[in-house]
Amino acid sequence: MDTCKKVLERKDGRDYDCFYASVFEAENPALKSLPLAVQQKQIIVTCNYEARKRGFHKLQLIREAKIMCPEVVIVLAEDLTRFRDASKALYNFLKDFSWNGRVEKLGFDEVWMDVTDIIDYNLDLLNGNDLLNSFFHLSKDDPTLGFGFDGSKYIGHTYPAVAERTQPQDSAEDVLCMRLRLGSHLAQHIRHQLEERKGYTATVGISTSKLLSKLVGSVNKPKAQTTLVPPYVSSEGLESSVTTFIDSHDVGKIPGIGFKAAHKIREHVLHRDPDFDAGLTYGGMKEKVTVRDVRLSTSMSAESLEKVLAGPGSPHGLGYRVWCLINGLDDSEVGQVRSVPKQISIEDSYIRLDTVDEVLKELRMLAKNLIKRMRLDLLETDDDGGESSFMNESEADQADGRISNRKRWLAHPKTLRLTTRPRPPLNPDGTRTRTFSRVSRSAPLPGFVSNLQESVDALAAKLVTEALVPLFKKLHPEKSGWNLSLVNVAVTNMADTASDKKSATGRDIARMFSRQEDVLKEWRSEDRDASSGTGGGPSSNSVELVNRGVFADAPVGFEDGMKPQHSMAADEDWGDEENSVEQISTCQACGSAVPSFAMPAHQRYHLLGD
DNA sequence: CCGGGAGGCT
DNA sequence: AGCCTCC
Repeated sequence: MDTCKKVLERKDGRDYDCFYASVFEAENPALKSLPLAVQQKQIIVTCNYEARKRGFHKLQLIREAKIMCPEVVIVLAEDLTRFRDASKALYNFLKDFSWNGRVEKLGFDEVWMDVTDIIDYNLDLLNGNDLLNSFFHLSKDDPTLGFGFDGSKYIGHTYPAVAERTQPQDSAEDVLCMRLRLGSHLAQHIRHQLEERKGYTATVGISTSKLLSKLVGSVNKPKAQTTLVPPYVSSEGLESSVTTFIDSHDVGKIPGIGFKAAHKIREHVLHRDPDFDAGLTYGGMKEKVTVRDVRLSTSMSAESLEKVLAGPGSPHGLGYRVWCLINGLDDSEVGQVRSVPKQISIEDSYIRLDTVDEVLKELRMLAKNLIKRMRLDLLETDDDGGESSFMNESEADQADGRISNRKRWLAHPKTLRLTTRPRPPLNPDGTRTRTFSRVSRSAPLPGFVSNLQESVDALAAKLVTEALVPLFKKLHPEKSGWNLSLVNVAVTNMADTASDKKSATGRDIARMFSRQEDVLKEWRSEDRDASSGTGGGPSSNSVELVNRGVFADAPVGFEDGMKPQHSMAADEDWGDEENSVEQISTCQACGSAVPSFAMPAHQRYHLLGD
């Protein structure tokens, strides 16, 4: 769970951390002291710190690596099963710390947690006269659950490393400081638990949004945490640390600004600004353009960015989004826990794949692994009212034939997709233009794949002949003349079965509500006055989402480990929480914003199912 | 723009 | 169906 970042970044390289290496080390601790590199095909996808000391970096060619350091241990990691399993276990571990279910994964090794509610609760209970002997409550129900901490200071690193101002400017900033301090202690606790219970170290960032928490997390890298400390707004004589921090990044390093967008922005900034243009050496090193450069470039606005980034298929409002990002603004919410993935895909890449026979063989292999994955990730075992659980790998493997009839599908994918990446033909001059463009065809997924009586092999064979081969013929009508560098088979368009809501299982929902008695009490008392009772959702006299954008809680991220979140709203938020604004709650189960008076009805809707 | 994913948008 | 983004 450790993120690592090498010192010398490839110009286009995004972070990839040593999660894969950590999984191998967890399985075999002897590897920890050795330089360990993880291989997929011809490249090192990641490596541990021992290897980094010797100059290794991620996405490095194997050849290069072996010459550099012949004694490096190289492990193959093209089958991602073990990493997926480890990722799931760690995610489930973190999830249990959450009260509101806002725990979002990005890739296998990054998680955001919105812990606004936990911070709020603890902020209330804090004794301002004895901060040094504070107690952090991890449960509303059991007041003994938690840990002691020194609430007078941050734990772990901060950005800036030394707070320039010890005295907060106003009461809002004072509260934000306290919330972030609480966040830092929660992060520390969870990191320690993670290491103690699961044997994984984590790197964490704590702030008020996904954007800032993720970025600040990478300031101190392995096995560490960093909190972005206030002021979050600038005032005379003092720039906000948000601005200072985000300004220092290369545009392309901002999450949400990818390869393409960064390129367009760079071109725009360098082109239009004569001062910059002067120093541009073409063919040399790529010009570094920082967020500050972009933010302060002439006539910078959301509208101008929208034009710069416009293109066929580009998302609407991208200019505004990017403008927000470079100003450190991100109001996106931490996603709700999801029990079922949106898609499952299996792929492999090839140096050469140009005959029908080889394709058939590969399709069978991919189809087989895909069906195994479906049984792993889409099947729930029902052990009579106990915890619901997913199958482990061996269970899914022995699914050949006699699976107990307690296994239920959580979802049925409706669509099957076959994707290939054709290798472009040689240019007249003998060179090959690199391309990464893929082509795909989809079809309804035949129902028989969810048959649990038949063996994976038999189902895979049938899937190939009845569905994948027709799709392949649509993609590549000729029997030869193509050469594929990649084949991907996916199931998508998950339709949940009656028993499941995608956000969580029915039992999980019941459990979540039962834990939230205080909150329910609040709703009930309001319910007496409101006319809701039985019927409607948020419809009738609805308070609508006024202010939502303004005071919506923004995440305090824990990069990698998790990200706690709380309100970063300028002023009106924590002042007097009771009366100042309309009460709109976020449903614990599905994440919808629901007026408080309608929450009991909404909750019933979940408990009763459809 | 390497590798095996996954998700969101148009 | 394709593109972009993230790891």
